[in-house]
Amino acid sequence: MRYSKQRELIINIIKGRCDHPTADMIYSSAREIEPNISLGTVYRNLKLLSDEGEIITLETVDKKLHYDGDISRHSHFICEDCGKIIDLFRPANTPREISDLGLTVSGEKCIYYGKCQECQ
Amino acid sequence: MRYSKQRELIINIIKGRCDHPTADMIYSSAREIEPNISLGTVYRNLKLLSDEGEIITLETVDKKLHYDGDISRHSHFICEDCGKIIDLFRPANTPREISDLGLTVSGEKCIYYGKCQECQ
DNA sequence: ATAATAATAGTAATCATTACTGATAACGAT
DNA sequence: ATCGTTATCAGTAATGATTACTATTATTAT
Repeated sequence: MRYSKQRELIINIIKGRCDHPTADMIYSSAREIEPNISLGTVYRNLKLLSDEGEIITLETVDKKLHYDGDISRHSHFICEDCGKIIDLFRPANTPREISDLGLTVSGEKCIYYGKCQECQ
Repeated sequence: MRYSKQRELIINIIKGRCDHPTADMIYSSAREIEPNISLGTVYRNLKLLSDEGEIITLETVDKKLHYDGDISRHSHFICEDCGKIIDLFRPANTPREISDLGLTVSGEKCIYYGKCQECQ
């Protein structure tokens, strides 16, 4: 993978913030520094970085992909009303522990990724 | 909520199979029994049933929503290559336990849903 | 410096999902 | 049982996030 100014900018943006922005939000931030950067470039690099394991993608309920620059092992809480995404850093997140953070939990989805027996 | 023949058909289809079909797959099955059923009707009812908690939606990597008629507490494994979705019914699913099923785990995403402090 | 070719900007295309509209069907009230 | 209200429907159009395409530019090995 060659160096590119645009990709470095995108990495810096996503690693430098604590929320979980969409491609569009990252595009907005990028344009403040590199006004000619293209939305396609943002999407392509986010996909690339995600494939390389440098960032994490979150498929949420708003039909947009959200990106997380923090690849340390942690879970997420998504508010069904406002869509806010909250990091959960404790090693084991039981519904009880999350309730203690002032959050009301109504459901959870845990998905593991990898290769099935046939595809290995 | 009023009774409707179409909705009952959709419920029966999704509850009667063990995989995790997309709206399109459910539409195909439905048309075999009710040839005039509309794709919009399928989408509307799937959303409705999901909101009511009668079925579960899975935001996967193929940009399509998948539906699960089994709302008992369980996790899922998604193959990064073929996209297959496998149910994981054991009470605690550690990467180790999943490996024992012949699956290679490369990552996991755990998302909790509910209401944040501001939205309660 | 040059050649080879990733990567980009800008734009067009894709396609899952949602919105819309006039017709139909469920169901409580009469 | 019929009527009126309105949820639901079939069919189609619109939406919008993401991807694909193309001519140009930038990186890097030689």
